[in-house]
Amino acid sequence: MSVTIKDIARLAGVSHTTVSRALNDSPLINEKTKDRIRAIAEEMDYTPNFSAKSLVLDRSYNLGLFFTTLSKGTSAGFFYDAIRGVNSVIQDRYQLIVKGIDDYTSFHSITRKSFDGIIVVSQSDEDQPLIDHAADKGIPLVVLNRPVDTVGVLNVLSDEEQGAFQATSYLIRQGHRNMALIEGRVGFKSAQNRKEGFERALAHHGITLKPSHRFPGLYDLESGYKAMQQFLMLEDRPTAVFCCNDEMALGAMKAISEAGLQVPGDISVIGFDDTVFAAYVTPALTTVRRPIEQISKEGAIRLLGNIENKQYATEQVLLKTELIVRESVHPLQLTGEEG
Amino acid sequence: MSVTIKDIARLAGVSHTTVSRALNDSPLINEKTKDRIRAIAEEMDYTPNFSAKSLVLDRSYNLGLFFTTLSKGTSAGFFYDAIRGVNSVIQDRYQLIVKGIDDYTSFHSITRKSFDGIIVVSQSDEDQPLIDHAADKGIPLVVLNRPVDTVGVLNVLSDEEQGAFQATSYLIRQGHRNMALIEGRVGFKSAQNRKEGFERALAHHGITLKPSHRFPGLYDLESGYKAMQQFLMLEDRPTAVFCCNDEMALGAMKAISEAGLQVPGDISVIGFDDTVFAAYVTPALTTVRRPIEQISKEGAIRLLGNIENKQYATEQVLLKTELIVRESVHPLQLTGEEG
DNA sequence: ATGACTATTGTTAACGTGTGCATAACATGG
DNA sequence: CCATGTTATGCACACGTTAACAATAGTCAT
Repeated sequence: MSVTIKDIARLAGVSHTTVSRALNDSPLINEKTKDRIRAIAEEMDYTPNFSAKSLVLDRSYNLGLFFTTLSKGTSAGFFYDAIRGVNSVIQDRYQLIVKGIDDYTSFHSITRKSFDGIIVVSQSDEDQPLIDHAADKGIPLVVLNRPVDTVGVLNVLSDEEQGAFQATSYLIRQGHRNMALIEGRVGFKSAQNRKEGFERALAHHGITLKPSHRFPGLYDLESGYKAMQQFLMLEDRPTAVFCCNDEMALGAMKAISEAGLQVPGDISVIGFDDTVFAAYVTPALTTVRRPIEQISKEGAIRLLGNIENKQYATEQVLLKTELIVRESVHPLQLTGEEG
Repeated sequence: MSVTIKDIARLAGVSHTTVSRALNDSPLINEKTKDRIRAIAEEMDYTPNFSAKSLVLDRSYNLGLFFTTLSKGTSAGFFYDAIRGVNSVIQDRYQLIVKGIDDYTSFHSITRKSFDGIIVVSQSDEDQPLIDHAADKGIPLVVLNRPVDTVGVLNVLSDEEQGAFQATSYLIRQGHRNMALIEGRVGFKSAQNRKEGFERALAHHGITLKPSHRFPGLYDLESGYKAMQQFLMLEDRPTAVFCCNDEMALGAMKAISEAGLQVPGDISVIGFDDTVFAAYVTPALTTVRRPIEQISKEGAIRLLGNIENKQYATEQVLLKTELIVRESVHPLQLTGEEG
């Protein structure tokens, strides 16, 4: 079996208590004794048993990273960036446990004992029961990516409504009036925020959107493709399409080129997220950058602070989005009565 | 504090042993007693303390999912598919702990106590020390995506050499002779396998590749772009380019279109992986599909079997790749002396 | 009625670690 | 020389769970 502090104690001719203290660098122990014990531990290749530590210290050394779902509707880039961001912060102090919220049939097993803290990358209101559960159990908690007002819960996100507003305003400044909207997945908060930013920009300029010019997408390539096919059959075909993410924008561009039309010559396309491939499709996609990795880093840092200081600071951190202008939007020649 | 079996025992008027047995559905306990205890446990919202269980049962309920790196060189789609595949298998029996191997400064903390099993999604020979360490410690282990011959280690992967061979043969059948190769990241086994498949196909047809017609890529969009820029400056510009993954293929296509040339009219491009966006770029990318999600599922299933049956079956499972023909390869008019 | 057997429950120790309290050795000050 | 303080260590218990080994009561066959 594996080496324990008792084995070390026997070899060093001290009590296991002394070994425990020595290895935890307690000031109670003589420096020479510490060194001797450390040397023996090293030589015996001692590794602390984390189950035992957890039991007595009441800490699991686990951090939960929960996504709304691991199956559909989460884009790979988003997922990857989020994990990378968190991982870069926690180093080897914690184990990172990745879960899909929709994998749980019951939250019963989620307790203070099993998680020292939880990071919820929330895409939907439907995550609220989990968030409430965790908050209720008193587990330190940070919610990323979606605004939340549960008390005692940290919240880090980007201002997507504002980003969509900016992007749409840009389309309008380029002369577009007849626009279309490919929405995100129903129930996803981001879908709603982006839609609202889009609509606010239209309203701001007194433009109205016909029901025929909106389509409920699923955040995937295929739904963007299908949406665009619909738009292409309209009599008053839009001159510009706002897509609620880059994947759908790519799908839309595919439909346009298959119809023998050009982006942006015939139709302008704008995306959201600034996925890695956005700069490399042809034409390069104009889109809104959202600092996912930064959000998750920021969230992880604050969560760790919260866990270790035991001070529950509720605050919402709002990071800026940024419009990245590339080639997929074309200025429109205005036909006359323009103000 | 939280409810323990002793609390339940007190309320039920039995010993805590009886409660433990009842909740584990031991045949030793009277059915009526079991029901009564279960009811009380339910009502008190009892959750077992996993640290305590782990300590006495010598099982951590943790499964490690290790990637070569979480920083650079792992594509988002690959990462996402791998996690999804494993996650779909383990359900709620284990916690999935995601790690980058290059995050470790020492493997010291990786023991039988901390992981019931480990899945290594290995992209490089440099992972070997970790694999050896885990095998040495007797941790049930499965290595995905890279061939490995350590004894007692499960191994699931796809035959990438064969996939590359097929894809290249297809290019040759379409009449291409002047080809170029954008290689994968140095040190990544997949890069080597794909290159070898490519070279075998060339050798099979007596075609030689000039040094100027190969470029070491990094598996990312940018390196594909740069590689293609190099090729475009050559006097004997290739008519077809084999890219070791789809990202680099997309980068290459970008460079081609920026140079005012057409894919596949002027230059044919072929990729590898069949990433989600491959079908949606324009032109749609011809590529080799690799069943990543299936590989990870298969690996996870076998690993769980191994953990639970304690039978160490060493076997290598090789899954097939598949050539997906789309639009990015054009048949070449042959100029005469062809056999 | 006695011993053996079965069904059910309890007693006690164990897993590996950390900690409050006691203890011993030794120094310090008056 | 004694009271007090300081430093270094050990003892015993605790954390929540499982399991080997009693123990008890009831049943059955002889």
